[in-house]
Amino acid sequence: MRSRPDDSTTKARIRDAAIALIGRNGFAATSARAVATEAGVSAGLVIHHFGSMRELKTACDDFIIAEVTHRKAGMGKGDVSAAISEWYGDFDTFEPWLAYLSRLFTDASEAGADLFDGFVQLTLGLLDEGVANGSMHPSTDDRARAVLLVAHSLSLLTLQAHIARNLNSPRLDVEGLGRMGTIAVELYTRGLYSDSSTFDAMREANTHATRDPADMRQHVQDPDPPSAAAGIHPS
Amino acid sequence: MRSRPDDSTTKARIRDAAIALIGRNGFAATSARAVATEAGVSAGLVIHHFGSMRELKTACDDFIIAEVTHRKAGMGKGDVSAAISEWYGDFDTFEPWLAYLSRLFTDASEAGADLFDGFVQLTLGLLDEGVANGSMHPSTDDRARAVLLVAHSLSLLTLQAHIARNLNSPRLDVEGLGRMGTIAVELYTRGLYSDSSTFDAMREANTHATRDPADMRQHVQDPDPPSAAAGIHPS
DNA sequence: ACATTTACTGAACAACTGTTTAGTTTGTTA
DNA sequence: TAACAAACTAAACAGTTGTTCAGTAAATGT
Repeated sequence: MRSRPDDSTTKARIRDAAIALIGRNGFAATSARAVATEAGVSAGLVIHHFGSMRELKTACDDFIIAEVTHRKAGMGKGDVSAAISEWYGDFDTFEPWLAYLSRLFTDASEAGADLFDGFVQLTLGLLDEGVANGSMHPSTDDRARAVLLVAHSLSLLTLQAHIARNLNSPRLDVEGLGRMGTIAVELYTRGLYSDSSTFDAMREANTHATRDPADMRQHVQDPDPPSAAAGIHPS
Repeated sequence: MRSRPDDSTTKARIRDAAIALIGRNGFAATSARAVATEAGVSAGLVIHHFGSMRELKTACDDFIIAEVTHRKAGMGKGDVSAAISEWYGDFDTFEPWLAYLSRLFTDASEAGADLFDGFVQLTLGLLDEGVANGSMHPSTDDRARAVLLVAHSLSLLTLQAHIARNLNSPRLDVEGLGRMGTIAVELYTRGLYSDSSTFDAMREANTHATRDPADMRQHVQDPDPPSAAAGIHPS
């Protein structure tokens, strides 16, 4: 909603065209001429404004990172839900960036790595706080849990196309995100397994033989076969 | 471990080179000449054997899909844990394909879509079974839960680089996967939240206003701010 | 032994790539 | 109005792309 002063300049139009095309097809498949056509200018002007294609890419990265972290600035202390609902309210603004954001984590960039690590740090803090005030369960591996939660959250981004398709929606919109968020909170509240047999077996197997996971077979198989699948599943 | 008869043929060597390069750099950034050099042949031979670069890509897709679904064939009925431990045992075989597999879901391909949808169908069945025999909790949205679990699992693939880095490992190896799998089962067993206030608030907000999620602010904010963040978080 | 297919190479092709450059338009300042 | 800088275009550049093609080497069947 909030429009910045330079949103109407030609340079900004070129940057937005690049974000759209890179998000749709990836950086390697995005040519300077394609960006120029999308922005309604000549190919030379793209280089005139940004120097090179790589610099255009980093300009896009910087812009996206700045926009995303700006909306997340309020999260520093307590007011998380407000930041999230603001996020939801501004969904129309964010939507064209979702594909680009996904590629940020997927096409190995320094910007994506920094953002991911920042999320992990933030989550570590939230978990600490939650455990301290009793609203969250403690964990046997704090760091791994934080990494897992961030990866889980970002999977809505990197797998958005598949999720949307399985929700019978042409694209992952605010409704689909709400549906997935609700079911995630349900999962994080009630859990999936009704007893701890799977967890106990896996823990024993892992402490038993860290280097030879084949041992897991003897421990995991009996108690609850289908459960084990949903835990590790396809990867 | 099981080596197929044509693994040593030149055509197979070209295919493997393509899988490695596409996995590392993406399809758009992988040239016929690069594949040829990696395989130790001429560029012309690549096209001679596969017809075109697109056909080489689909040949790689088909090969990977066949290999992955082959190892998962035993999952049809009950013997899930055996399939998983076989998966772990053959990790050295799978490892060079992890990057390619990730791109399969990330770079919008029909093969990746089919695989994802297959996982969702499989998970739906496992969840049904688990709920029926009492080993898993029922859900308010069966389909969304299945989709979420598949997305969560595949996030270990699409975000493998970031996960490995945050686990202080150069790449996501069998040890890191085991660590993430353990913490996932822990999360799915004990849950994250120690009470249902976050879940209740989110449910009420969503049934209240499906089309206008801005309403969520009033409902979600008070009970447990940090909790809400971990549920939806960055996306 | 010969004939025929197959595997394979190296050079050539048109099309496309990022970038440069010369020149034109446009806006600003004096 | 004159002068200057910035925005912008069109053409040209060297290099890379996927693919074709003519020709050679090797394998295969007879």
